[in-house]
This record gives sequence, C-alpha cells and structure tokens, in this order.
Amino acid sequence: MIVQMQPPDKANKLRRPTLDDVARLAGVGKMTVSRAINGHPYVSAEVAKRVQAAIRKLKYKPNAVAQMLTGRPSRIVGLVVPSLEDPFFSVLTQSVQETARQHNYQVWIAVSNSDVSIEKAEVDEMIGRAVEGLLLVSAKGDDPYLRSAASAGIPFVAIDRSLDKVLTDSIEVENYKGAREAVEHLIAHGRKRILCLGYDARQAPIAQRILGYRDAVQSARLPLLVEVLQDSSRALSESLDGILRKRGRIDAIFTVNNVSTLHALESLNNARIRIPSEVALIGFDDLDAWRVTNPTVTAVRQPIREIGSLAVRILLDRIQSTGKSATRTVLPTTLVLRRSCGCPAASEPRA
Amino acid sequence: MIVQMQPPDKANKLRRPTLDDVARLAGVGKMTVSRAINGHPYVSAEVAKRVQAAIRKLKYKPNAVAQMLTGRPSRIVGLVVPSLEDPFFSVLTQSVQETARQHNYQVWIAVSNSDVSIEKAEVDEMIGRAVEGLLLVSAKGDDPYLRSAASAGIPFVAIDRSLDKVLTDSIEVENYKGAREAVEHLIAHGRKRILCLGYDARQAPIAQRILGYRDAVQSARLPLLVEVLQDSSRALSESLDGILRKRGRIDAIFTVNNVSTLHALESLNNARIRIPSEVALIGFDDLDAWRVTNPTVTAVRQPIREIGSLAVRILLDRIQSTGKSATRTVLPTTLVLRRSCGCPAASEPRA
DNA sequence: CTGAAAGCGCTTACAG
DNA sequence: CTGAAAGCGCTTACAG
Repeated sequence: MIVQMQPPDKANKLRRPTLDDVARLAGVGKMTVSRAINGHPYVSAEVAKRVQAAIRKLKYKPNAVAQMLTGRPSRIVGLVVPSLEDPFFSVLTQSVQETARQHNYQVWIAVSNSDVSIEKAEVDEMIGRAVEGLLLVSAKGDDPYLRSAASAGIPFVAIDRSLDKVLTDSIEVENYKGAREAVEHLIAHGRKRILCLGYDARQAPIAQRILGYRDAVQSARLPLLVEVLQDSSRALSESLDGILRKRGRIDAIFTVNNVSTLHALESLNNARIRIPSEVALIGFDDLDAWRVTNPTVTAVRQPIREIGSLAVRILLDRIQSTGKSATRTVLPTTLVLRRSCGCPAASEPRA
Repeated sequence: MIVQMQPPDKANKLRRPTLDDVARLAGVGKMTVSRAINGHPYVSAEVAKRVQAAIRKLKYKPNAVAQMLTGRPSRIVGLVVPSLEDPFFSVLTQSVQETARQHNYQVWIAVSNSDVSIEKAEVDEMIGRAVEGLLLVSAKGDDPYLRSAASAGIPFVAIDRSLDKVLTDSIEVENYKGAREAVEHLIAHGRKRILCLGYDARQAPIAQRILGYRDAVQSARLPLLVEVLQDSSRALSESLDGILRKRGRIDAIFTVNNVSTLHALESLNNARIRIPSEVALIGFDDLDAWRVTNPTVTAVRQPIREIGSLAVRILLDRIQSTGKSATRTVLPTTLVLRRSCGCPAASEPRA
C-alpha cells in the first residue's frame, strides 16, 4: 500500500484561525468581529457576547502582520548597539526594553560590533520591517548612510553619540564634565603625574572625556600624559606595562571607560604596584565589580537606566508629534568615591 | 490668511515606492519586477536591466510586511531572557544575535524579569508577529502556558532550563558536574566546612549545582552547610554576614552564580576575612572582573558563546525540518583556577 | 448597529 | 519570457 505523505509544511503549520473563521462561527460579518475586538462602540451587547465566545473557542489571535499592512502602527522600535558584552550597553538595552514594554512597544535589537556596514544593514532591515522609530548608538555618527535612512521619514534618537549631519533628538551624559571632575579629584589628592589611558578616541564620548582630562591637567599646570590607542583594547595592557616599568613616572591613572579600567587594574596588580599609595586610579563607568576589586575603584557613574528610559520616551514623543525641532538631552554623571583614588571610605552604602 | 495644515501623518510619511511604482517606471508588469528582484529565471536580460534601473532610481525596497503576509518566512526568531543585567544573559544574547545575523535572521528580544506573566505575554506577542522560532530562557519551565504556545506549531529551543511538559530541543551545561568538581577542588585543598551560598533554588540549574555541592560534600563525609535563599539576592549579604561573624564556622564557600559570588566577596572583604587562607572561595560563572578582584576568583566557566550559537543552529535546523525528535545538548564547564581557592598561580594567560 | 466592497503590497498559481 | 487575476488577513470608508 502506498501512503501519500502530506506535504510537510502543510501538515505542520496548523493554520491559525482568522477573522473569517470567527465571523462564521459567530454567525456575523467579519466587520462586526473586527469592531468587537477593537472595542468600537456600536456593537450590540448580545452580538459582542457571541463574538467573544467564538474567539475563545477558536483561540483566535489577530494576525499582527495583516494589521500592519493596513497601516496600523507596528508598535515596534529598533535598537542598535555596538555590543552587549559591555555592561553599559546591556544595562541600557534592558532599560530600553522595560520602558518600551510599559508603553506597549516591542523592541527589535541588533548588535553592530562597531561595524558601520553591519549597522547600516541592520537599520535598513528594521526600516524595511516597519519599525516606528529607531534608537541608535552609532559606530560612526557621520556616516553618509544616515542621511538617507533619516529621509525614510522614521524618527531616530541618537544615544551616547550624536548623529552629525542628521537632525535628530539625542541623549548623552556630561562626558567632559564628568571626566574633568574625576581628574580634578585626583589633583586634589595631590597627584602630579596623571596618565589618561584608553582607546578609540574616534568615538565622541571618549574624545570628550580626554578633553576633560586635558583641561583639568593643564589648568593645574601639570604634564599631559595621554596613552590612548587607536581603536582596540588589544595592546592596552602591554603599553601600560611599559609605562609602569619605569615606576615613579606616573602617580595616578584616569581611564576613559570600564574596559580600560579593567586593564589598568590588572596591570597595576601584576606589577605589584600599590593602589592608591603608589598610583591612584579613577575610571569612567561604574561597575558592580568595582565594589569587590583590590582596592575598590572610584568611578564616574553614568545614569544608564535613565538614559535608556528617557531615550524611549523621547522617541515615542517624536513618533506622536513629528513637528517639534530636535532636542538634545544631557544627563549629569556622579563621581562614586571608593578607595582607589586615595579617599579613606566609601561614599555609598552597601548594595 | 488661514493656512490649511496638512494632516501631520500624511505630510510626513512620504509614501515608500511600491512594486507598482517600479513596474510603471520600467514599463512592465509587477510580476516581472517581482521575478527580477527574487532572482527568478525567465527574465530577459534587457528587461532585467530596465527594472534594476527603476529600482535604483526609486530607491525601492520590498515591503517585508507584505511579503510576510503572502506566506514568505519572516526570518525572525525571538529570544526571551530573564534579564540583561546579568552578564551571562547579555553575552548569551550577543552570541545569539551574531549567529542569527550570519544566517540572515533577525532577533526579537524580550526581558521577562523572571516574571512568568511577562514571559507569557512576550511569547504570545512574538508568535502573533510571526517569528519562525523561539529561544527561551524560561522563568518557570513548567508553566501551563507553554503547552498552548508550543501547540501554535512554532519551534522552541529551551536554553539553560528545559521545558518540562513540552517536548522541545534544549541546551544547557553540566551544572551538576561543574559544581561537584568545584567543591571537590575545595576539598582537595583540605577544606572541611564548605558553605553553599546562593538563592532561587527553584531554577533548575541552581538546583543542579546545589545537588553537585551536596554529593561532593557527602561523599567526603563533610557537613552539609547550605544557605540558599528563596528567590531574591536581597538578604544574601546579610545572612552571610551572620555566618561569618562566628569565624571558624566555615573555611570555604561555594557560590551558585555570579551575583552570589559578588556578595560573598564583598562580605568577606568587609569582615576582613582573608581569602583563601581563612575562607576559600569558588563561584559558579566566570566574569572578566574575577581577574582583578582581591584575590582573583576561581570560577566555573560556562561556554556562553557556544551555548548561544548552538542554540540558534539547533533552532534553525528545527525550522527547516520539523520531523526529528527533540534533542538535548549538554555542554561541559571548565574550572578556571585563580587564587581564591588556594591555588598558587593562575591557570590562564592574561587576556 | 451591521455588512459587502475595496485596498494595504506582495506572491502564487494560471494563462498566454 | 510576461502579465492579469486572486488571495494572504485585516481595516477603512461607504452604504444600508
């Protein structure tokens, strides 16, 4: 006996019930069902009840794809970040997702790995899939693709790095001020030879932090000691090791982000240099782990969760009313005092 | 003079060009355009050229939403994790996203905050939006909603925690074995009173790790000292502080995850208890930060990136061919030796 | 209050 | 090789 196999995908994809199915079961037209579902007025109570029963029975769920095709807003926003391995971005992403959910929006996510071509592809893809707006931590804020993307008419909000030639809302922190305060704090501790350590000065926020360092040091008539690598953290420990070998050459380090801070700590520990007595340390970006390092690390804290939730609110506002001109939001940082800077005690209660 | 404002959304949403626009400009039917785009054969070279020109001129991009409605696969998979603030999940997410991108899939992401009702809502939403498959780190692997979700016919892969009553592919690590090895290592260092510290034993992987601890300790005829809180890390430090106040009561700690390890380190440091001489420590979950803590922390490392990329591959396989029966993948862990366990030197080169 | 018609932008058969 | 028709599942006007 020969048994005719069902075509596999037909057999499996149990067709989802449609409006028509519900309408037929309830003995009404599909318009009535549509109205009942969308809470329109003008549906008699009795009919509404029949429709609800049919919906329950069939376990009917509206097909969101079809709804979108009729012009209904997708309630999706896209988020593109360079990486999720950096806690800054993963916490940001969590905050974005939570805030979006509170407003009944879904979040599309993509990781660009700081590669503009990936970023562009993902942004295009998102626009093609009808996101209502985009949150973008751009790898390169002035890439030409941004103009054409922006001209697609969907709103952008630039996070952490503004988009040069595109008029968009943006949100970031006081990178310059936060860095300057940190370095001034080291100076207040009597440090004279302060190294600025980091990488990827092409990123605007990093550049701002370096500027903050520079102005603080120059105002105090101290020497400028900058070791900022081009675009990778690869050689960071190595070059720092070299500097540290000549002890006494520096008496403090300001690191421009959390990865740099990690490298600095590791190099100092490996070289058995005492922190803060021999070399003090303040890093930009606060991490939970700084509470348990040796010693605990004084750091510039960014209000990450606020950045994320504000960014979403700004975007949703923009989606609502497209008229207003672009806004720029700048949030303050906090210097969290711990032991690596030379301060005696922690400024924060235990978590 | 009264100026009639354009209705705002009409004015702004510059209508995207459609197949029809391209067809008209190229002077052909829309079918021909469709075929040209999708690389079908049977399009004369000359016509193909005209079509390509029109597409370029109009900057036409196919409307993905319309394509989906005709039954074309969405090339979207969903990922639901409990949190992105835990590095385990953020690295997992990055790996999932990267692997999916390599296969030309997009990733929908949602954070459940370990709340089953949020998880359910997000899963429903994703199914409604036609994801082809779901990667799920479920807050509660046996919730009833999973059955009906699974019956929607779209494939699931359970990550980190299997889905009890639903026959799905799953992927996780050797939690029991990894934990047992860690505790046995402490025993090999001569530790006699080993505390197991953590929270949320309802999660299957945590429960497995506790079992591993228990069997290791019992085999060595050592006392069972378990301090595992119900479901929050809140009181963790507090209860540990209490235990530590009676020094000598314990001489080692095994922590069940990275958050617990952080708390343990902080409490030990605050109490000025020397690690490892007074109390040794091994934690489940490896973090970069463990390289710069005081002392560096010996930890059970999970192959997080492999979990993520394998999970995606398993899911895509399943999407292709729905026939096969459910697979279960279990990956090994590695004990990364550093100083907190009592070992003299690091087992790993510097990063 | 309710329904038949037309259309969203594409693709899958069917005819040339 | 190419195109007119029908349909994916819904919603927006339009008529009752």
